[in-house]
Amino acid sequence: MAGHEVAASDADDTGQSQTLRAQLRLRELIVGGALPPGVRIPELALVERLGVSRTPVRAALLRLAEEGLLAPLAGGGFAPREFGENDIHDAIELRGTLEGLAARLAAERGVGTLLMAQWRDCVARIDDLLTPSTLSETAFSAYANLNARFHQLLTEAAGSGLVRRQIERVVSLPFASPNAFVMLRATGPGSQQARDSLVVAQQQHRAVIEAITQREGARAEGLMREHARIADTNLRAALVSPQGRQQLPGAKLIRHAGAIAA
Amino acid sequence: MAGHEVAASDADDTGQSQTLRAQLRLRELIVGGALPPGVRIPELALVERLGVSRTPVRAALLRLAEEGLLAPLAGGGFAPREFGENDIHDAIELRGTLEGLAARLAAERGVGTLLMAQWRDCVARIDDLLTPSTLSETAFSAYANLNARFHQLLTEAAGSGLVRRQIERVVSLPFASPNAFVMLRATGPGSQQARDSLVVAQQQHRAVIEAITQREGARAEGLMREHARIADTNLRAALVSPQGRQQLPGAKLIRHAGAIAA
DNA sequence: AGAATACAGGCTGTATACAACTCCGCGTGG
DNA sequence: CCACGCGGAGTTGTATACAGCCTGTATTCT
Repeated sequence: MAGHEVAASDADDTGQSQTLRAQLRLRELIVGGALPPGVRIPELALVERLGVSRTPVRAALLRLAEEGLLAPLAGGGFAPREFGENDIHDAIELRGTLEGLAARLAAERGVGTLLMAQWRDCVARIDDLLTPSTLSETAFSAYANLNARFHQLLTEAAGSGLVRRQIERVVSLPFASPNAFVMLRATGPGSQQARDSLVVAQQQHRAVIEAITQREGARAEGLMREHARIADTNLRAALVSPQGRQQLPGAKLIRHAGAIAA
Repeated sequence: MAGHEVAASDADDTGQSQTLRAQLRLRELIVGGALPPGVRIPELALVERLGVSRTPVRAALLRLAEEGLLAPLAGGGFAPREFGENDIHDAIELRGTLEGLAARLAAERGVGTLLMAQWRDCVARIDDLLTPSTLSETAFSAYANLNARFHQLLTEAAGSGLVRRQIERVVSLPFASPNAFVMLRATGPGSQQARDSLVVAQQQHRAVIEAITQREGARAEGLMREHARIADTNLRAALVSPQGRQQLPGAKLIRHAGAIAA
């Protein structure tokens, strides 16, 4: 270790490796919009920004490039990838398709009883959460956690490492996460509609588990596909207003085509 | 495979970057079985085997790990991933699902006339190829090329960079390629059956294009899914015989569960 | 004799020095 | 006035040196 500890701004050094820290911080910088899309990121800039040397920086760049957040440039190096609204829709459709596959495989091949119990417990907790007629913001946050757990259990239920890795890869995109748009309408006047959408989603959760239990593969697949399209609905609802646009996860990476007059 | 070329320092130097060369050669070593699955690959071993320094070796390892051929180890480092027969089936199902999505998107969104013309031309060439009642081995090889082109055009027809990258990722696995098992039965007694399977595949090619032309998304999707299952059939045909097993692409990475007695 | 501990070897993670390449600006010549 | 060539700065690609960790082994104490 180089003797001098660079006094980093935040002391979240939890003993992780430099590469992992660089990777996480770099991802934050990218989705936060600190690095504008399309322009090359010089490694040295990250060296002084992240306080690590070029080697971990390079590893982080390589990883995020494989992840799809960075695009390789012609003369070498990388730049944050720019996405369009169509990419968001594609990502949601992709996730729905893959989660549909996972649900079908789980139904066709069966799921272990322990995993199934955890799954039902997860859904039961969401039920409890949705009992009150109005939801606090912390309730929405708790829903997001449980929802993430539901989807993670689904990937495990598929019983296929390949499928799991593939899904994880899609979900790593900021706007393809299962609860990417859950928090958008959590507060404000539309919160009742937001609760309703959670109720619908939860109904689909229950139906998927039922379908898998009864080994109805096609039904489970179709349900998960439709389930993903809730995100699409939420997305469209957010896109109508300019401030909704800016609240999207990774908003700075999304090229909005509104200003192009005919 | 051509034995082990130990001293390949600068024989195939085509001016590519050291990293890319290391990546390609390392992939060859892995799928060829020169590096046994499950055991750590010391970087220094690759340094002397590939003739480059640790940095490109490390980059190549990282890339192939993201690609799924290598598994990260607990204490650091990587080892060739070991696959089971279930993984092969999963990979095929995964490819079928993703190509089905691509076909559906192409049907729903429409495909440009130029791309469509190239596509029809590709299928027409396969038609010509399959005209004779018996096929030479070079004919099978030519089919493999055109088949690869067909599938590549499909990913382009989807019109989604995300879907394209996702498919490319799955296909990068040695046994998930669209024509991974085409050459297996090219020669020998089963060649007539092999030709028949190509005829069936070609019929599906035509039907997919027809469905996409008529904007029948669900039909196109179902067809591509079924199309991928041809690979599954060929796989099962190869798995019945031990020498068929060993001819599988990446055979050395596949753990065969035959020897485990009850 | 067995178990715990100290030690050694090798490995990866990290940092940095060196080289080659690319892009941009400027000048010169046609 | 435009095209072509040239130089320099900056950047990535590559190589290597150093530090820490984990593992396996041998030794010593109980």
